[in-house]
Amino acid sequence: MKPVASTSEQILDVAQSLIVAGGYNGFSYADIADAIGIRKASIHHHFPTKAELVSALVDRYRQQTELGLKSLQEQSASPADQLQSYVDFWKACIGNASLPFCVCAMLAGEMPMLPDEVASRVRGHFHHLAEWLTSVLQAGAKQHPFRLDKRPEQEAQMLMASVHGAMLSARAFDDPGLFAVIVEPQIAKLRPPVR
Amino acid sequence: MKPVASTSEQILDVAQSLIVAGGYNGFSYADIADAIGIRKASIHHHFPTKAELVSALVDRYRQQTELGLKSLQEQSASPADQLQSYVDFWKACIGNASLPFCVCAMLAGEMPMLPDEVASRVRGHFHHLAEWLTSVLQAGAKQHPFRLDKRPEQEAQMLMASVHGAMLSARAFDDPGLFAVIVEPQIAKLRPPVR
DNA sequence: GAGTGTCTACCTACTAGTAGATAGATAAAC
DNA sequence: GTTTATCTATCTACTAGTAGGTAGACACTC
Repeated sequence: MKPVASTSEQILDVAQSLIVAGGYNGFSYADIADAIGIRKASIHHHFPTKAELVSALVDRYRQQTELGLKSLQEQSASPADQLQSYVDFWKACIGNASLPFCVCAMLAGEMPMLPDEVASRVRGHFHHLAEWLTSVLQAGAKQHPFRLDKRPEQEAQMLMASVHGAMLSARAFDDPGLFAVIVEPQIAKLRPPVR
Repeated sequence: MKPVASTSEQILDVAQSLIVAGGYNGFSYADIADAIGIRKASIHHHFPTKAELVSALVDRYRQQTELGLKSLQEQSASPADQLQSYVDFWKACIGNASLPFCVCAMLAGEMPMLPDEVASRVRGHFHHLAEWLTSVLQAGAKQHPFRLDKRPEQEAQMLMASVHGAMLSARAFDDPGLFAVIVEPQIAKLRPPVR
């Protein structure tokens, strides 16, 4: 029922799935062209250079992410539920292989050789995600559910690393369930110990 | 004073640093040839195909790693010290940029498009590292220093993910110190809470 | 003289990117 | 209301450069 995606959206869709699989150098204009049945030149019409294509892709990804995280907060669930929903999102993505790796985590690994315009956008995503997690942890500590050992900024960094590391392990061991096995106890540890 | 490295060792050295920077598709035979001042064809003499080159590279990396981890255990330090030494190794690598990312973690991100012979070796490294961490945690729990919330296998997976995620964050934020900020509290949490 | 290592010279396939043409839609000009 | 102009999206055909890989010659060593 949803309207047919425009060509440029299709290009970004395919490019995204190819990047998730193999990173910046893991795909070519020819791969995209073949996948959606157009010519390479048509892709250059929409995105003159590869750096521009990937920049647009990261921009779109960040916009979707920021919208999603904001709406999670505005659904007025508790901080604990917000965190759980974030984790559940990735659990689902990895489980059904729809988006089995964060685009920006993938690109972050290749940081040293990314075009500047792409690298700065990826860095921006990491900053935003860290801030979102910090604010959720802060809210959770102020109310009841969380007890933080460290400053919320630091706990947020630890959580983020755990999520990205868990994605990597799920991929390395070829075991989607491993993601939850790693991340769930990590957020459980934020709750005050049962005495 | 150490003997000049053989050509094939030099090739692996350069290839390793290029993989760490940009992954499997992030380097070419020409890059290696330029870096050590020989021709592409000479590299093919030592490593006929790229898949063989990277396979040899991962084999060498795994051998070094397994030797290093074993010697850590045999230096008869306490499990807590063994774990700390492991973390300190990466802290130093990232700090002085000598090896600012685990070769296998880098390649694991590209798993879906790696040649099978490479992918299976990378998976092997993850299995071995998980086993080593498990055995250290197990020893630490049997003696005094660690109190584990979960089964040692699971705690080992959590720790490994944290380390790899921390490498990624250090790179994404361009902040080598971030690695320790993330990992240190994670191993501190393994010690029994002060009561 | 059999290996070993390196070279020059080459190959085919693919890379990102460009040039120029075409077809259809839109809209203003007369 | 037809003409003229512009825009958008696509195409075919091409470029220069790079990818991984090969063939064969030359030397040096054991």
